[in-house]
Amino acid sequence: MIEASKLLEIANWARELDPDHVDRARAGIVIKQYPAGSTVHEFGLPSDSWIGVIDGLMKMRILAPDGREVSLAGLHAGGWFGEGSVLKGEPRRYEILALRDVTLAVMDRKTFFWLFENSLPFNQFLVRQLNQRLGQFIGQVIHDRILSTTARVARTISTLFDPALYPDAGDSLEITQEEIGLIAGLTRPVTNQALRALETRELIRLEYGKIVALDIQKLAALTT
DNA sequence: ACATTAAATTCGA
DNA sequence: TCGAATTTAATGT
Repeated sequence: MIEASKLLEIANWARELDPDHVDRARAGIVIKQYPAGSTVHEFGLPSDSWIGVIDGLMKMRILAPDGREVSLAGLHAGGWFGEGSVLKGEPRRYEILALRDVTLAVMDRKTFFWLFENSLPFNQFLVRQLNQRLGQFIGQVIHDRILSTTARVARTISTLFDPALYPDAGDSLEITQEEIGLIAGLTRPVTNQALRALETRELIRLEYGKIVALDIQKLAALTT
């Protein structure tokens, strides 16, 4: 159980809910913390919860049998994930790794389904979110197979700033170049070169431990 | 892998 | 509690 004010602060979707639904939601949420480097959810374990990131940075990834890894998405404060696995009642098909110490809001399955069955705004949020992620993943297949490292980094950044997934993110994010590299699946030097190329094109501005997005649309559309 | 720069922390007044 | 000195973290090549 968390405070209603806390829920409204960390969950954009909660602001659209009826007040009594907000009470339902907060009653089904607990706060959990994980240290940097730890696995928040292992591949194949049951998905009995829906998770919001309150603070920190994580990445969603899958591991190939030969040990190669494919990074699927970065997750930071304000983002919610896992709804697909919870809805389908199937084990998680990916692994969630904490890149920094993270604080999470964990909603139990029962509460999630109650909102799913009783709240229209909640459903609208879920549809938007699922649709947005689908679009991201389709874009990622194209980028990873065809496009330059600069375009891959541009896409990684644009997903982190995606207004549908991070409505309160604004245009700047505290993240190191090394962390962007981890999410993009590239080494830090390569990431650094790509970031400088994007800065030259005036799509982003680099600051110490921070990145400012100047044109999210162009970042997402970049193909060279 | 190394050199440089920014930030965070420690320490002494 | 202020600021200089030192250490740690991030960046650039």
